[in-house]
Amino acid sequence: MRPHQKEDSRLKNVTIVDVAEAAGVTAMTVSRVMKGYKHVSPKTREKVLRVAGEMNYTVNMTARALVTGQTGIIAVITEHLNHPYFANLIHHLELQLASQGYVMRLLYTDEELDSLVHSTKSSAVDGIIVAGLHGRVQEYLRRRTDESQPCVFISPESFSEADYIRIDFRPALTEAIQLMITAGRKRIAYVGIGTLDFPHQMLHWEGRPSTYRDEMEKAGRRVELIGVNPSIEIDSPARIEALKDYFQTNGCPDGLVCFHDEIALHVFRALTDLGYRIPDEVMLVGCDDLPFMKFIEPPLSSIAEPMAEICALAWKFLQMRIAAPDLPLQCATITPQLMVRKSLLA
Amino acid sequence: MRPHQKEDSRLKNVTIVDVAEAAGVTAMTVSRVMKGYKHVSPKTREKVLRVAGEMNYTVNMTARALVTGQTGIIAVITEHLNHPYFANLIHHLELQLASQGYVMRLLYTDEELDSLVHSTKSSAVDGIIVAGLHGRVQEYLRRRTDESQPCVFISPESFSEADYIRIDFRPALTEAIQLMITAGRKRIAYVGIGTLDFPHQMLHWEGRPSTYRDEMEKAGRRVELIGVNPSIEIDSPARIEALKDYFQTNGCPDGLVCFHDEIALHVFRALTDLGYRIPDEVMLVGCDDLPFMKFIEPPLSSIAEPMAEICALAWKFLQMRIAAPDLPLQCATITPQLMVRKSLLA
DNA sequence: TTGTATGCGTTATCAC
DNA sequence: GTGATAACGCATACAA
Repeated sequence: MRPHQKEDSRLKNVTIVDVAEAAGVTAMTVSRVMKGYKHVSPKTREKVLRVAGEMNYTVNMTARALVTGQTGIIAVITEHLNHPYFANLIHHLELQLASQGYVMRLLYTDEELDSLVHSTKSSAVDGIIVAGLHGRVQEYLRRRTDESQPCVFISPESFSEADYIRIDFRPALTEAIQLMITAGRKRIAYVGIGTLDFPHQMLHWEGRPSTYRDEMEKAGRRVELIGVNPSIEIDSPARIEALKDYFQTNGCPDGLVCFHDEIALHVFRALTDLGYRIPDEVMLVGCDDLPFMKFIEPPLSSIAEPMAEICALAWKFLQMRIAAPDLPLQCATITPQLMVRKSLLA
Repeated sequence: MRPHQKEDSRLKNVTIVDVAEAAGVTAMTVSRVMKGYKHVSPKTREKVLRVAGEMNYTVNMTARALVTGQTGIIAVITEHLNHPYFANLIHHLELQLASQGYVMRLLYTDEELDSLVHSTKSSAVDGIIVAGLHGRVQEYLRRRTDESQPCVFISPESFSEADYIRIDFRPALTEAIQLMITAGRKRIAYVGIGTLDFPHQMLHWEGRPSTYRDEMEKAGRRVELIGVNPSIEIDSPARIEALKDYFQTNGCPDGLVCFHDEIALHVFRALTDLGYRIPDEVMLVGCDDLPFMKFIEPPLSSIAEPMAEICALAWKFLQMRIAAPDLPLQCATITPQLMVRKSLLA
């Protein structure tokens, strides 16, 4: 009984040594051929390739990674993919990575931060793209144990400790609000994620809500915040009921700025149920420009991020960082574009 | 100058041996502690854990994988994630895998089949879930080199060479068509992916279109197939224009069955633009029950797959197969449910 | 309960 | 251009 033969289950995989023996060369030579190394005679290269093909040999990436320290894996930290925005982001990232022969390891942000750090440590991945830790980024950076691990952030925030792509919604949001003001709208409210009781908490968000507040103050208007519950389920009847309650109790604003398109969709449904006409009685704008927005009747306005560009840039930054760890900090600001549709037209 | 110290770039990672030395034990003991092995004295366990924590030690999964042959990685082969159906599928799979400590490696089906096979071979992953090779499954199975690698399919088709979850749309689709017939609709057409010139090619699809054809024949109705171009972009103005052309040229059917919800959305837009009233003049049903369907005015009917259930089952099958490679073939059929909304109500 | 020897499949390094 | 040797970091098998 030969030892180490694993006769119990399936056969051993064919290794580089097997190929070497069959081809009458050394493992090193096979290795060189598999990596496309130049200094091998055409004769041996051809033979090795032929034999490897016949034996159905595949390089064991695990073993290679152990010695080279490079895995060809990029970890992507994202929010739940049932949110179309993040699904689209991951989609474009995947296309970028695949074009360079990398594969993606998907990680959700609802794991413990320590667990996230752990999953990406110890040369298990060549780099990290963080696209969904808004609000917990500082905490995450603090817990990172391997500072040298390449890491790029995609975020509405900007910060000084890491490479990042910043998405700046301020110009587009300002433009939308100005459109409403120009159209003579008097009562412009913001619908964001928060609670109806303490809607002002949402202003702690560095990004969109504060832009709204600034614009309101600049125009001398009253700030009106409508908070809807955060919800893992995209489809939330409770949200719609809450919105209808709000509009029935407080009357309806004549301009509504929504944190993102799903909320805009819920608002649309609530308004439609109550018989309000868009845009005659209420103007409406969302954010992210999800595909369905333009199909609604009337077509709903939104703010479109150039996702392909964002992801290409993030991947470029990460590749640069991998190639040159000591590169100075890289950053870029992307400015999304307001898509004006009927819901914003006077 | 000490050899192997890599002074050029960052310091070496702390290994199991470093921890062992610092804790005054052997590497083996540290290994046992890290794996939660029972037969270690509480004293040493505690000390090792403390030291490991202080030294910020993390198990190198690559090295572990090399010797155990298990990576904790599951490959998932899917269509592009900008399609909400697949994004939702991946979402639920991710939740399942993460709950068991596995991570997901994302692979897109538009790579070469050989490339897919290659990426999952050689013990690089513990198992595979295939969720988007419809129509190329046979070819994929033929090219698999490592038959023993656990692999589960999620598919509208059923087959005998591998474990699978089959999604059977026939009952729900039949129900929708019967609703239209009962409502007195005379001209019921199917809108699928194909070409306007050769729409009958879509009947080659084993699933939904053939169900439609069967029901039409059973009812003695004429089969009317409307083909829209396949499109990587979800948002396709060309499709809408083509649909409007079709309806203007041929008149509009009074019942429309759509291959999936995006097509239903495009049809909705085309009908709305042309002034047709839903459901009075045209009844409409889609497939996949994407979240926006119920928000459209009027709310659009669809067919809802129980995605959480599907993914839980697929993951269960895969785990079973991993644990017992010689298990008999596993299969299950899931029956989605028709969501009747205003677009189907007489 | 703990330690010793050995191998997992590959590549880096230095010879030849 | 090719080969020999020694790691990479960890776990299995067995001994103590």
